[in-house]
Amino acid sequence: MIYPSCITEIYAHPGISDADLESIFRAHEKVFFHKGDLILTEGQLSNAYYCLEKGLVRAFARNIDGKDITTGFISKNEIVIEVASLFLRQPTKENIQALSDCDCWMIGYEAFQELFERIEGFTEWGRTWMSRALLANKQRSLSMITDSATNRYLRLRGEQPEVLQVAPLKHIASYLGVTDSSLSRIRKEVAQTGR
Amino acid sequence: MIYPSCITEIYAHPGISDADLESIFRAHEKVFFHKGDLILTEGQLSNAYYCLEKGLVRAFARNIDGKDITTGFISKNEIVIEVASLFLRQPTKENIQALSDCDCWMIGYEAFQELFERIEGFTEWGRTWMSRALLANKQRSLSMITDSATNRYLRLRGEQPEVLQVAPLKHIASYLGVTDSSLSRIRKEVAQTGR
DNA sequence: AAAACTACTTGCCCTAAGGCAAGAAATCAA
DNA sequence: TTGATTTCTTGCCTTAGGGCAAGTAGTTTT
Repeated sequence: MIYPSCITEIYAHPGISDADLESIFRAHEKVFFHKGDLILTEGQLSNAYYCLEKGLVRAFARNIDGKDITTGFISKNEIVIEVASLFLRQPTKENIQALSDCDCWMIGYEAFQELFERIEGFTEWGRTWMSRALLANKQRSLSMITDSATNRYLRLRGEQPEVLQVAPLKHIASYLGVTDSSLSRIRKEVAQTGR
Repeated sequence: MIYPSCITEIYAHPGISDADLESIFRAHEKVFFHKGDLILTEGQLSNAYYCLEKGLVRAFARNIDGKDITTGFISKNEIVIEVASLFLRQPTKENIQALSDCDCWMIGYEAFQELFERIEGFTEWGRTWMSRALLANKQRSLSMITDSATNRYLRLRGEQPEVLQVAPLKHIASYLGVTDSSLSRIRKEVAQTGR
C-alpha cells in the first residue's frame, strides 16, 4: 500500500512494521486549512496533532505587551503539534497558524492513545520523536546565545529555506529574535556580500 | 517502604503504583560524584541517567571557539540526563559536570528499557517527563528572545536560587547568554535597586 | 480606480551588552 | 605562608541591534 509522503517520512522507524504503519495510517483523517487559519488558539486544549503533507505552519506565543513571537516553523512532512497541551492535558499558551493553504493528516488524542497502547513500536517511535524535538530545541536555545542574528538567519536559510519564501518578514524576525527593521538590514547585507 | 526524596519526587505519577515504585527504585544504584567531576563527556555514549539526591550539576556545550556555554543547571530532586545520547544512542555533544559533591541514584539503559517494557505506567511517566522538559526548553528559548538579561537573571533566581549560591558567575553568565562582566554589573544593579 | 491595508526598506539616533584590561579578593596548591 | 590560579568587579570605549518614523511597494477591499 502507498501512503502519503508525510506519513512514511514521519513514521519511519525500525520498530514500526508495514502492518503497524497501516493501522497507524488508518487512524488519521484528512483535513485542510486555509492560509491564515488558526489550527490551535491559546486557551484551548489540544486534542490532536497533524502530519503536514503540504504547506507551511508557524507556532507563536504572545509576550507581555501582547506582541506575538513566532516560536517555530513547521514544514512539509513534519508534525504540527503542541506537546505541552496534548500530552499534559492543559490549555495551551501557544497559537498555531497556517501560513499557506495546508493539507494535513490529523490524528485525535483518543486514537493516538489507542495506538500507543496497542502497537509496541509506536511507543518507541514516540520517545525517539520527543528526543529529537528536545535536541532541536536545545540547539535553538544555544544558537540564540552563541550566534549573531546574521548567523541565525543563515542557519534558518540552510535548514528551512521555504520559510524565507513563504513567511512574512515580521514572523521570521520575531523567530530569530530581532526586529523587522534589523532583519531587513541583515537580509540586504547577506544579499550584497558573498551570499 | 521509604524511598529517598528524589525517587518519590521524580517518579510521582498517577500511573505509577507503590508496587511499581518499588521495582523502579530497585533498578537504581547509589553513586557519588565530587565537585568538578565530569559525569558525562562529549563524544561519549550515555548509558544511564541519575536522580539527584543532593548537590548541583550543570550541562555545557562548547561553541566554535571552544568556549563552554552552560546549557542547564540540575538541582536536587531532578534528573541528570542527556536525552539525545541516551535515547538516540549517539555520542553526546554535551558535557555534564558536578558543581558540588553529589549523591545520585543511577539507572542504566538496560534496566531502564526493561522497566519501560514491563511497567505499564512507566511509559506514560516517561512521556509526561519529556513533555515537561520540552515545555521548559521552549520557555527558555522564548525568554532568550523576549526578556532582558536582567529579567532572565531574576527568573533564574526565582526558579533555582541555589544556583546563584553555588555556581561560579561565569557559568551563570554563559547560561543567561551574557558575559561575566555584564552579569557582574547586572547583579550589582539588582542588589542596589529595589531587589 | 480609489482607499485602506500590509509588507518591506531606510535613515537618524540611542542603548544594552561586549571586548579588553587592570586590579582586588578569594581559593587552592605545595 | 607564599605563590599561583580562579573568581569577581570596574573602567573605558566599541558595537550590534532597537525605537521611531517616513516612505515605497504591493495587495485587498469596495
